[in-house]
Amino acid sequence: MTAEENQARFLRCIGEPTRLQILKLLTKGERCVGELARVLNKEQSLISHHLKALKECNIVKDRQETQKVYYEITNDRLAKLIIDSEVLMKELSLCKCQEMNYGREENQGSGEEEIRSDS
Amino acid sequence: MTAEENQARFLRCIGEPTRLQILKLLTKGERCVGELARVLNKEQSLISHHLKALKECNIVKDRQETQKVYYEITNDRLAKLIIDSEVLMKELSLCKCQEMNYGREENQGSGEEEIRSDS
DNA sequence: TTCATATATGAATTACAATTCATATAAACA
DNA sequence: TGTTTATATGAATTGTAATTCATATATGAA
Repeated sequence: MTAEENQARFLRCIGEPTRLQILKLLTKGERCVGELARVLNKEQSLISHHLKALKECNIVKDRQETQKVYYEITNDRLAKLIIDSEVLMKELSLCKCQEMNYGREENQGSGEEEIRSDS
Repeated sequence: MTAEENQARFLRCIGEPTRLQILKLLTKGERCVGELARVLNKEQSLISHHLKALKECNIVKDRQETQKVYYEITNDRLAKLIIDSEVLMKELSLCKCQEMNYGREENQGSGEEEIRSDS
């Protein structure tokens, strides 16, 4: 396994839309699986699969409390990297952003439903 | 196209081993296609495909000189992000790096052949 | 102990990306 | 003009990752 393969694996692990959504929620604090599934309006099994991928890369860690399992980002510098890459991407108009309607997002927005009943 | 989809596209564009190798070479300065292919010991068409992907994301730009086409990274902050993510990954032991033999790389190393005859 | 809730997981499917191969284009040069 | 060199590109193949579905496991509660 070369250094580039490792780094690529890491970047691809972060570079998936659903995982990015999860990570952005986790930057605000820990969340349990069901909560993530509801907020993002995705199947629970899908969220679990993605969390497993993130955990295997040591990007998140988990903590069990009764039946629920809470996940959080392992390190604040990781959260910062995610934010930094977003800022950079927007400022430099990377990735065909020209062709996309930034600014007037029609509220298909991030697809989040903002429920926070689990706690 | 949501913000996360865009950001994911950008991160995945960077997060491919061959493209990372290309980008790391380009952090040292511009290079033409054939040079990249020889140094990385990969097919020219493969390098062209990857450069096209990077260009479509505005990560690199090109400049033609006679027959040759030289590529470089569009912005230094991008180069910095690539380096930062590598450092972070190594320091936090992300992505199963535990299981990998860091430190004694057996010189399969980066697979680079260090030829620089094109110029 | 039976039931409900929360999460994880393996298999199957589907979607997408990397690679190769053949070939097209275009510039430089004999 | 014909040839060589440099690059790009489309189609086909292969490999890999995302998603769904069914189900297993485990905790807590009735």
